[in-house]
Amino acid sequence: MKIAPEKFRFAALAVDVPVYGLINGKLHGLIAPVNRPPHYVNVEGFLGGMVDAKENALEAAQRVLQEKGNLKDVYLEQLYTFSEVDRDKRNRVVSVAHLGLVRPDTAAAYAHPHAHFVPIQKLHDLAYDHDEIHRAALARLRGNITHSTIAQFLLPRHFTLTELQSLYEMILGHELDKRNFRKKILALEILKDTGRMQEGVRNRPAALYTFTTTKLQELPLIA
Amino acid sequence: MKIAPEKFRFAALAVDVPVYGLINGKLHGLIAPVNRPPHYVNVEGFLGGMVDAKENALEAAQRVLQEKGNLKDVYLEQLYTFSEVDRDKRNRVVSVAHLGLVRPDTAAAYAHPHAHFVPIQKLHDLAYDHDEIHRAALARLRGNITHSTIAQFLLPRHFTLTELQSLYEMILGHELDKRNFRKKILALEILKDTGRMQEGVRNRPAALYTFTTTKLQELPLIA
DNA sequence: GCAAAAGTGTTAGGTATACACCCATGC
DNA sequence: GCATGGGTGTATACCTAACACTTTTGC
Repeated sequence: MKIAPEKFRFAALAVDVPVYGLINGKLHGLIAPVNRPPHYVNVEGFLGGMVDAKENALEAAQRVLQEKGNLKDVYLEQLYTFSEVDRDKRNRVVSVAHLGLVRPDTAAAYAHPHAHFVPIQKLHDLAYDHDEIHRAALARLRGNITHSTIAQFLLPRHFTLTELQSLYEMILGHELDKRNFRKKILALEILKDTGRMQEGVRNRPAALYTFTTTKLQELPLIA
Repeated sequence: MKIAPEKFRFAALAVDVPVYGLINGKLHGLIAPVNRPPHYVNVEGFLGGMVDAKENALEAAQRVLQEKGNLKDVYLEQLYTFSEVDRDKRNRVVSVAHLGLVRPDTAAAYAHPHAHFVPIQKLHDLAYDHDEIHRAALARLRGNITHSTIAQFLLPRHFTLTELQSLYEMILGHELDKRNFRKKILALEILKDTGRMQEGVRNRPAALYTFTTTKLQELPLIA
């Protein structure tokens, strides 16, 4: 395979990866300083980078997270391709954005000199078109959480039903009824009781659950 | 804005556009011969082409349909970006696939020397990764038809409830109850009775309906 | 009058919602 | 013993699904 003729290769192909994770029970997004004078200084953005000649977009996203964020085992799915001519004021760069989700242990262990997790409400005025990417990512998350087991990629391996419900509430943006939520989610048989209990809490310890599957699973409809 | 450094511009950026339309009440996809020796000869594929330096992917898709299919006023939405390294055996080409839908009048008027509409069941063994694009497009259509008014882009301006139901059945792949379907779809208030009737049919003429909106509208859930 | 598709309601079962109190633990 | 969050059931309203016959037209 050879490269395409010059006249078709005006654009650089990139990936941008909005990564979200729970920190102290709140949704955060991972951003890092962007420094590309003269257009982008004193500004932050999601992790991103160029796609290599020998990898597809998903592989590029994995590599970028590894290289620029020291992150492994991140759940990734393709989100949307941003191709506005001037989305990067320096050059024509087309970006295949991927949604990334990390579990709290990964997120907490994450200590990069530059990149850091910021509460999603504070993610604005980002570099390039990353505000738009952020909106698209949250919309995707909202759509997925009611139709799949995507929550499993944001929660620790063992979690309480209250933690799960709280995640749903944060993503959906409204409160849910505790009894109804439990009835519905348990009826789906996607969770199993580990038999273990919370420890070291100063109230009645909650039962710890885990997802029965490690893969993303489509669901009829929750919440 | 200048172009990116050479080392990042190894890939060509393309669009591929699976276009679907109703012909004689059946779903068809639009394909044309592909002739790119030595890898792609005697094979067909969806319309596609390169993205220009001064347009975004959606604009490229519109232009490609205009130039290669003489098609205007096609409903388009971004589908998925296909970036496998060897998806095009000649060169590295990354393609932003877009789903296209045309109304029967547009589809019927369409008479290109090469491109032609083929029943969706017969769309296989296409060039490049177009079989995969076809599957992704149908899956998207299936997901959208129950959550939006996307059916409006496949039907004539005036249509009968039976035609609408039949479209739902073809896309969902199973039959629906006539009375229940009518109740639900009318309750959504997305249709209005035009007051006109079918003419020239040799059975009781059906009432003609039209969508109240010309834009895509999200719905709670149909069928 | 016959063939073909249009149009129309009711019932039963299941699902969604609203709602409040007792329980186990740490301090 | 008190503060904190965990855990549980019922009654009602709503929605879904199943189902068959009469009507209008062209020929």
